[in-house]
Amino acid sequence: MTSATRDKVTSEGTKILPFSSGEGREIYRHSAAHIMAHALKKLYPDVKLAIGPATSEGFYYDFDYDTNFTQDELIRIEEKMREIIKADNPFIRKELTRQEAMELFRHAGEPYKVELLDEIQDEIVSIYQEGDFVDLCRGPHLPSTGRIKAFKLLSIAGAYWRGDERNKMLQRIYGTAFDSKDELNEYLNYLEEIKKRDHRRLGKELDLFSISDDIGPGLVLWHPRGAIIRKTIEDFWRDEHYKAGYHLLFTPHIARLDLWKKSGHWDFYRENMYSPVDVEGQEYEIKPMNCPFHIHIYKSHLRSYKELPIRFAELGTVYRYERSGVLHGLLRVRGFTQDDAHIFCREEQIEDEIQRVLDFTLFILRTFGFDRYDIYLSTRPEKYVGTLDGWERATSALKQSLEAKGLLHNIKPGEGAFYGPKIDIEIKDSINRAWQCSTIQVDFSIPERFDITYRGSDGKEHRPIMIHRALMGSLERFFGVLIEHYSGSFPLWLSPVQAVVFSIAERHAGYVSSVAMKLRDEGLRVELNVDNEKIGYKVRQAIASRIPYILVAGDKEVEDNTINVRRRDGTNLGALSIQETSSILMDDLKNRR
RNA sequence: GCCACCGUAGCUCAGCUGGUAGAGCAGCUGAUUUGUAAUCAGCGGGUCGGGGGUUCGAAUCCCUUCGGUGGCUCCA
Repeated sequence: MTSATRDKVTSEGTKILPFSSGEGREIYRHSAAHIMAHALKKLYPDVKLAIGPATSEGFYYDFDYDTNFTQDELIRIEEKMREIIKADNPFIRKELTRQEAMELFRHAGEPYKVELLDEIQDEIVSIYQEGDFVDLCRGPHLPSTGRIKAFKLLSIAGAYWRGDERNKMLQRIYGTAFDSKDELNEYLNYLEEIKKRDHRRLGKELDLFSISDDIGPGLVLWHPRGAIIRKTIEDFWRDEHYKAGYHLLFTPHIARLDLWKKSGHWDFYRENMYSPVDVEGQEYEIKPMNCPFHIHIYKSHLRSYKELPIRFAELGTVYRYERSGVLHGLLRVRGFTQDDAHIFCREEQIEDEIQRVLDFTLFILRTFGFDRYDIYLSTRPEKYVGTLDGWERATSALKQSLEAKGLLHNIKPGEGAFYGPKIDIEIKDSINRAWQCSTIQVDFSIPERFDITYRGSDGKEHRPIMIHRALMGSLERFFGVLIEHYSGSFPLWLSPVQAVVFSIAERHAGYVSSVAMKLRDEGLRVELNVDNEKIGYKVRQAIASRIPYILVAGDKEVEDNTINVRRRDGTNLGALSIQETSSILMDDLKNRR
C-alpha cells in the first residue's frame, strides 16, 4: 500500500494515513460521500442535503428530494461522480463562525445543515469546499477528489431524519469506495457470496423450512430435513444441559393476563405482546417469555439454601409481536423457541454461576464451529424495574465474572433488558459476519415481584437472585445463522442425509440396498438411489443437496464386496470395505464434524 | 409501522408502448443400463398474489388489500 498518496488534511496540517487503517478508510469513504452529494447537487439542484458519514463497509448520504431516485439513476450519479473525481478538485477547509455558517447554509437553502448548526456548541465551525460544492463538515478529507480510485453506488433506502420515526423520511443512497479496483471487486464478490449463502434461499433449495403467506408472516414451518437438524441440535442441547446440572421443564403457551401484570411484562413489554384472548370471561395471554412459569415451579414448594443454585431449562416457544417491516427469514420471526434457562441462586453464588454459564455457552458455540466472538455488557435502559442499587450490584457481578474469565468486552450503555443488565455474545461466522445469539441476564427484580424465597442456614427467609440465559438464543435464528455459516454444507452430525448410495446399473441395486441397510443399522441417515440415470447426474444431484458422502457400487465393488467413497468436496477415498466406510462416518459423527 | 422496489407454472425467470401466456430446471411416461457436477424423446402443469375500477378488450393502466426484498426505527 502506497501510503504517501493517502494523505489527509487536518487543521494542524497534513498527516499521512494508509487506507488500510480504520481512520484512513473512513476519511477516504467520507470524501466519496461528499463527491456523491456534489454529483446529486449537479444533477438535481433542488436536492436538500442531510448527513453523509462513512460506515464500516462504505458510506451513505441522506437526501431530501420530492421525487424518488431509482436504481437506474445510480448509474447517472456514478457517471457524474467520475467527472468530479477526474477534475481532481482539492478539498479546501475553511473555518467560519457558527453565525456565518448559518447564513451561508440558510442562503443556500439547506435547512438540515442549519438545523445541525443550531445544535453545534462550538463558535467556530468548519466547512469543506471541493469545486463549487460546499458542505458543513468536521473533516478531515483527502487532499483532492482525484484520490478516489474505485467506488460503486449500491442501493437506495428510506431513512428517517436523525433516525427518529416521527421525522421526515429521507432518501438514503448507499455506496462503497476502495483504494483499488481489485479491492472493490473483492468486496463485490463478497456481497455475491453473502447472497449465495442466504438462509432463505438455501432453506428453499435444500427444503429445510418455509414461511407461508397462508400461515402468517414470521411463523416458521420446519420441513423434514430442517426438522431432523433441529432434533439433532435439541438432543445435543438436552444431553449437555443434564450433564451441566440443569433440570428440564415444559410449560404452557398461554397464561392468565394477571401473571403478566405481576411479572411486569404487561407494563414494560406490552408493545411486543399480542392482545389477550377471552377464555370463559377470563383474559389469557400468549407467552412472550418463559420466566414466570419457571418462577412458579420454583415457588411450588419451600426451597432450602442447600438446593441452590437451581437451574431450570426449557426449549420454550414464545410469541412476540414484531412490526411487519422488521421480519426477516428465520432471523427475525414472530414465533420462536428459546433455549431458555433460569438459574436461582444466592447472591454470593452469582459470579461463580455466571462464569459457569460463560464456559458452557462457549463450549456449545464451539461445537457448531463458532470459536471467534465479541462480548458486550449492556447496562440499565431508560425504562426499567427494580432499584438503582440492585442494578448496580447486578452490573458489577456480570463485569467481575467477565474479568475473572479474562474475557474482553465492550459496554453498551442503556441496552440492558428492562429487568436487568446483560452480557451478549456476538459470534463470528465463517465469513466473519457477527451474529448475536447468546444472552446472559441478571435479574434482581422478578424474584421480588413474585416474592420467591429460600430458607437460609440461619433459618430465615432470603431472596434468591435469578439469572436468565439463552445460549443459541432462538432455535430459529440459530438455525438461520448455521445455514449461512456452513453455507448449507452441514457437518455430518447435522446433515439431514449423511450419505447416499448409488448403483452404476440396475444389476447393482440389490447390493447397494444391502450396503445402505448396514449403514442404517449403525444409526446413520443413509439414502438409496437406484434410479436409471448416469452416475454423473446422480453425483451432481447429491452435491447440490450437500450430502457429505457419496457411495457408489458397480461391478468391481460388488465383486470385492466394497463401496467407492467420495466426499462432498470432491476427494475420492477409493473403494473401501463396508466396515471401513462405516467407521469413517461414525468417526465424523462422534467428533461432530 | 415508515420510504422505495417487487409479486407470472413446484423453482429461476421472459412477456416492448393494453389484443386473453412462454422458456429452462423440477415432475410424469417411454427409450437408454450408464463409473463420479446435467442421456434423449414425449406429456401434464398457470383464476399472471387477492379485490375493485378504466376499456370493446387488462399479466400489462389506475385504486385498494395481502405478502416479499432493501433500508430506517426496534430486537432472540
